[in-house]
Amino acid sequence: MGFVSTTERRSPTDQAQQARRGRPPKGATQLSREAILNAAIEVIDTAGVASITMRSVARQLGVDAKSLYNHVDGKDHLLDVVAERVLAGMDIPEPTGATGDDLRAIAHAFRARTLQYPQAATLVLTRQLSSFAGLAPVEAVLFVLRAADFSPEEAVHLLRTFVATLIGSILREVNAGPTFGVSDAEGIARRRAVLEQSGLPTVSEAAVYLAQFDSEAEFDFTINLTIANVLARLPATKA
Amino acid sequence: MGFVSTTERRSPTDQAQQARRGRPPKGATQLSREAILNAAIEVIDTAGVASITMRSVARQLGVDAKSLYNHVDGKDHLLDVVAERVLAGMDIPEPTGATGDDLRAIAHAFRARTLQYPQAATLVLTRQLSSFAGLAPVEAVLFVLRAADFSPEEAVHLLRTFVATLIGSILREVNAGPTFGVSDAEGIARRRAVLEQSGLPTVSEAAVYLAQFDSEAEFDFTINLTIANVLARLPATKA
DNA sequence: ACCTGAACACCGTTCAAGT
DNA sequence: ACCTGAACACCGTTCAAGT
Repeated sequence: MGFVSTTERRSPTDQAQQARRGRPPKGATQLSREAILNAAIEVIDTAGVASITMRSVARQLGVDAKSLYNHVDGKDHLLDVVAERVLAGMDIPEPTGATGDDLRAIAHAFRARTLQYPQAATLVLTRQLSSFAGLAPVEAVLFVLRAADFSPEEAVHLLRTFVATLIGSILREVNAGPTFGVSDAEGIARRRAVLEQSGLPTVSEAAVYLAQFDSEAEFDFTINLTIANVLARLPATKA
Repeated sequence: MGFVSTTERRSPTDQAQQARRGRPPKGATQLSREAILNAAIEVIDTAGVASITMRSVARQLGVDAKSLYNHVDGKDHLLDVVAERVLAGMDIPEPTGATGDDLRAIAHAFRARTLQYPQAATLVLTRQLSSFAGLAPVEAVLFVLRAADFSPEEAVHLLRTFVATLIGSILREVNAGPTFGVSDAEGIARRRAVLEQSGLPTVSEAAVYLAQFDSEAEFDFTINLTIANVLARLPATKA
């Protein structure tokens, strides 16, 4: 059905594309983990995470799928590395000492980075990445909380709440795209009608608000609420 | 490599398993959407969501994979229906009028249901299910918030925060399993050592708390914090 | 050191042919 | 009405053979 013929999906450089065996002639684009990662992100970004396969990534590079195994440990590992790479690209804001502002800044930096490749967001938010890349934001949040005089133990609890809220919010934001149809008036109206006729009294009463979704505003609302919570628990020393 | 031979994975009833063509003889287990759903959930629960394929579900039923297409619209649709089914099985607690308690009860009911099939949890929490099943918990939360005199608009915002927190929490809980190694002392110690040597000052300071994860307690903490937030915003009429 | 051919055991899905 | 055979275009991955 709707698939792309193999022959017309060749590498960007358009050279050394003849099927060959053994080491490439000379200046052919050398395969590397770096190149593979970029190709994978490219595929995800243009065709969605579902269409990432060893073969599609290889095609992007004008190379055979099996060659990738010389540089990554398999598909699962590749996806892990992609997630790490995206997360590692996040730039952590400098703390200013104002607890609320600092947490807000981290939240927005995190969101900005994960939404930079919306198609990859689910990957980044869902995979359990135990590497260093995943720890940098954790360190940032903990630092701010410790600076606010929370005990390490409470800081960890608050961190977990903070992260859960962050992930839940962004995940929905990413998934809501398809369902909420961006924000065109017609889509909202249609959705509103469905909700109104759901037969659920409170849902239909609130249909007009449920039908629309301003992701930016919604994110701010949730994050601010969570931060207000944190501030309310500030130890006496700082409050 | 590690796969199960086709011939020894036969249906529970163990009858009418010979390859045949056309309508089954007489009392053979009739295929139905119901049966397919149960088989799918069974596969997910025993082998994980990754191993659900049209063929594995069919094998569970002692039937050809293509036969499933007479009852479901394809794999994606099947997964949607599974998610809906799981969510639909949630029993919504009766509201008592105490806002905080009622929200807490809904949160726990939601968690209990999604964790009933831990392997399916990601599916339920991640898929965008626009059906009726997804709306029942929404109605429940909105009802409680409206009963507390929040405006429909604010109720929707609070609902979204609530759900994001819920989903983020449970998702992590489900994913943390593999990483945190349940809670055996040795796994915790190893993880703690890694965190301590991370080179990130605040992370290593809090390593002992980061290394362990009591999911029940953590969930309660987060949910209580979120609910405290809601209560703090109660309109004057109720506060 | 790094690439590919051949090969294997899978996938989802369509469609016509069977009962 | 509902099932399967044949078929198609895919998958991930191993391993030996090539340069």
